[in-house]
Amino acid sequence: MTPQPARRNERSRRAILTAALELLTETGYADLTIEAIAGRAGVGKQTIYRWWRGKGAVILDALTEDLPGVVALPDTGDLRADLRAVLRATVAEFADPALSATTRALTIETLADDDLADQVRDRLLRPQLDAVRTRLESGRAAGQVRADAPLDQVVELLFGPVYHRWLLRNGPLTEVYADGLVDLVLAAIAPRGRD
Amino acid sequence: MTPQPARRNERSRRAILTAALELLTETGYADLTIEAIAGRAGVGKQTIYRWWRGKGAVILDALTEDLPGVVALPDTGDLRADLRAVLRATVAEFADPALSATTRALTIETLADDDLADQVRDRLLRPQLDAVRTRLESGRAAGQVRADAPLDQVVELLFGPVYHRWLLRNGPLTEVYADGLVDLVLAAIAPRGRD
DNA sequence: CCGTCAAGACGAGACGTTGCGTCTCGCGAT
DNA sequence: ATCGCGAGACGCAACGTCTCGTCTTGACGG
Repeated sequence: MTPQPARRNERSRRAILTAALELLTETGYADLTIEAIAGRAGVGKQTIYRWWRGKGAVILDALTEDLPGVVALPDTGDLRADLRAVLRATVAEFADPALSATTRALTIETLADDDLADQVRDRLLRPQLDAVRTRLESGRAAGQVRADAPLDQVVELLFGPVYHRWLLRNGPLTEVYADGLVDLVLAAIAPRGRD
Repeated sequence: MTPQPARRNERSRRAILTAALELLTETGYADLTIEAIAGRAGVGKQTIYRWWRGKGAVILDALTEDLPGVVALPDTGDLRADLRAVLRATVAEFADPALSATTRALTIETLADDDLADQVRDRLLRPQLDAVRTRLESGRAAGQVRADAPLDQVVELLFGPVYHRWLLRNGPLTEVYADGLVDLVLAAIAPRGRD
């Protein structure tokens, strides 16, 4: 009944994941069907349904496997510079048509499938958010962040507006924007009376 | 070829909009089809296709017509209290299952249709964002907001994290959360050396 | 070791189902 | 007389399940 992972064909698995990403960037989400993925990968439909719950799960696996995933987060001691680096990278990711297409597809699937939403959050987003949170903690230890700042909310304060602007197409996603956002957030959590 | 709005049947129009909202809250987005809407509304499919481009356009019209739309924004002179009121209302909207279902559906359609995305932004979101921006300007005039604060970004700083948390299911959407968010943002834009 | 053999994953694609978007009817209202 | 209307038939596309025959793999016996 349930398939045995030991007997899984690695070649087919890879072909399916890359076919999904290729189709997504070439023809967009509207034309991304299971049958198209199977055709491009040279694979039977059943082979996809045997190992994945649907398009969304395939995309998620493809992303976690083929892409860097977490934007690397440096700790140079300069909190502002480090946050600018990560925000600039995030903004660039959303501005890039190819990456944006996969994000868009995954977001749609996520909105229609609660289980998938949990997996995307835990496997794709949480690591990134936690990394930033860790950097903020180190900044707090260095006295660059107010001691009582709610760091989880601060992380959302950094990324939330980027998602918001991307989702609503409410303005350009540029480095200038990213830098300004970091400045605003740092002002919110600066120690008393400092900038 | 193009239909004549003058001869449009108002009864059918209303039936379609309410049917769409009812189905959305009763059975969810996955089961929301044009045929289901037509059936529930007692209307031919062609009557829907004659006046709307698809599901998304119907939902948008239903929302702009049937719902309060813009959360009223008071100006009591107390900026913190006013922002808390509007953020609490927004958070409550996203936490409500029925309203959240329509927002989810519209977001999905929006991600797959650029024209619809522009309309949703301009007709549904912009008025709300502009209202908050206006309130911030009045607060700035009253000396409660730093003079050089980029108000458009500040508005996104308020709403972005709410969307982010809703989209990622990254935590509870409560009044406590809304209040904390307002405090953080106010700290970011407070005049020099004040809280 | 190595040959045999059953289990099961594989590519291919047929199948019934569903919803799509278009169309063609009379009907009725303007 | 025009044209939007309810109703629903139509062909199409993709769904998810299924059934083939083939190929791979791992276990067992000589």
